Amino acid sequence: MTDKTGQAAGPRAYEAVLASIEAELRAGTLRIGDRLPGERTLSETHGISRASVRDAIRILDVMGLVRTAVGSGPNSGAVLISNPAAGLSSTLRLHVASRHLPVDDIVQARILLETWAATAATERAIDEPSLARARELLSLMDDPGLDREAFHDLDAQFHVLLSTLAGNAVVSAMMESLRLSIMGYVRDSVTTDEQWSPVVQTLRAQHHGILDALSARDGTLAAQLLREHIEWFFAETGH
Amino acid sequence: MTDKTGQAAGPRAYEAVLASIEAELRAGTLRIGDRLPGERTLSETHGISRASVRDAIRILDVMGLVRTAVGSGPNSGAVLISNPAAGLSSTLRLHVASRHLPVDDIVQARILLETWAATAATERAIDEPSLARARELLSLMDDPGLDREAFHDLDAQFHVLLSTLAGNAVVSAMMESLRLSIMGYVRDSVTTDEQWSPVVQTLRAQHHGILDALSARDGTLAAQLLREHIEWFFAETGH
DNA sequence: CGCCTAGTATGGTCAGACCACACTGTCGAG
DNA sequence: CTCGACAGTGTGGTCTGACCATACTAGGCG
Repeated sequence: MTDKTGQAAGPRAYEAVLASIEAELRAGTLRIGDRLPGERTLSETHGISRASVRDAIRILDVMGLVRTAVGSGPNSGAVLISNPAAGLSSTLRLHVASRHLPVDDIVQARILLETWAATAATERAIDEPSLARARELLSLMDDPGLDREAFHDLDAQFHVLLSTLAGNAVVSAMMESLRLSIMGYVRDSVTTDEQWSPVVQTLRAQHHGILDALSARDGTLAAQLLREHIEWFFAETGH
Repeated sequence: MTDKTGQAAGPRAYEAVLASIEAELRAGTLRIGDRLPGERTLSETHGISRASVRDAIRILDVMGLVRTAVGSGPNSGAVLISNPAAGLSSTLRLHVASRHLPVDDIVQARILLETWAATAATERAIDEPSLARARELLSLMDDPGLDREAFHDLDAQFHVLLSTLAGNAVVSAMMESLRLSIMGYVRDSVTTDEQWSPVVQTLRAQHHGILDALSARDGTLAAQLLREHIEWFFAETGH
């Protein structure tokens, strides 16, 4: 009727599998950690080819909902996991590449989410173990002998940990996915250790300041430092 | 040689296509609106089977980056589009179904994004055509004869439009995806028109209040009304 | 000139095969 | 009896080749 452009989008075979799995997830008969039936089994129960089943599994894979492994035994096959950030970030990254999601908007959104998380975290009960873990991460990052790869990894853990303190899984996932989606751009812009070395010094100091503010339950200050931290970093490496 | 958990994750064949397309997107040799080469062509140029190429195209499809159509001619094949919200929302929806992203967190995140957008919008130049369009949408929603489906559609357009006023594509996309990801839950909780009718009355009034505040450039008031609007709606239908 | 039909290129689906891998149970050596 | 080697089995990953429905294209026919 309305589709002059042929936007019909007929029912795809793999959608049956996706819908079935989503329904089982909602019903609770399928839970994180469970193994999905084998591809050959699913193809038979749904009356579609194995290729179509594989489409569905593959989609769940990139969404960060399953992890697949070959072989036999309990760890093989498609296992339900929960990694929303991975799925969201890959989608975001491609859209950023298409120039329809500006990097500046990503950074701005990330600032929004992280500063909110910092403020919200101070309005909740302090999670001491998490704070201790954060301090431990900063200590590890203070090691001068750390290579860039390891620093990035610890830095990611630090920021994710802070977001987690706010207790909102969606905000954490989105914040992490925003971070991952533009990580490639950061890598490309800073290529030499000579450029990198002074940056690390500043990052360390900023991290400590943010954590101190959070420990003192000063959400406003933590948010402000966080904003300056992120803005400074992208001003430094961004262009 | 390999680790015991088997988390090896060997290089997948389809990733070559994905990487190639992402690179072309970044380089600018591939743009929104362009057609991708045919699957048979891609399978030959990358030296992989058509099945693996299809995996990559399928992934781009669910990400909201391409639209595929059968047939021949300019409108057929895989065409690059930009629909980040579609890709993000499908991922979010599945993760919500898995119980690892609470609906409450989704709502909270949406409030955060929308209230920020409202505030940010008043700090920018007013986009009169958009405001006019928003008023038009509200007028259409005032029609008592409107069915629920149409109301939902207009409501979605209204909220997306407001987010757009802030000028941040990422925030808009995320806000819309959050909205889409939990639309199914709203539908399930409100089944009869008897329940729905009074709700619509309140929604209309709230919408007008929000738009009035925005028109008056009162970002704080708009944000507050928006928060109450969303919170009220999910308190009403949520449980 | 205009309508209709055969042709062609496209994605959608299927069937069947082979591979590498990882666990599992068995069997044999000690 | 213990324990290591090994064949067996089930898993996803990939490929090949085929057929279908569709939608545009070009040519033939009236």
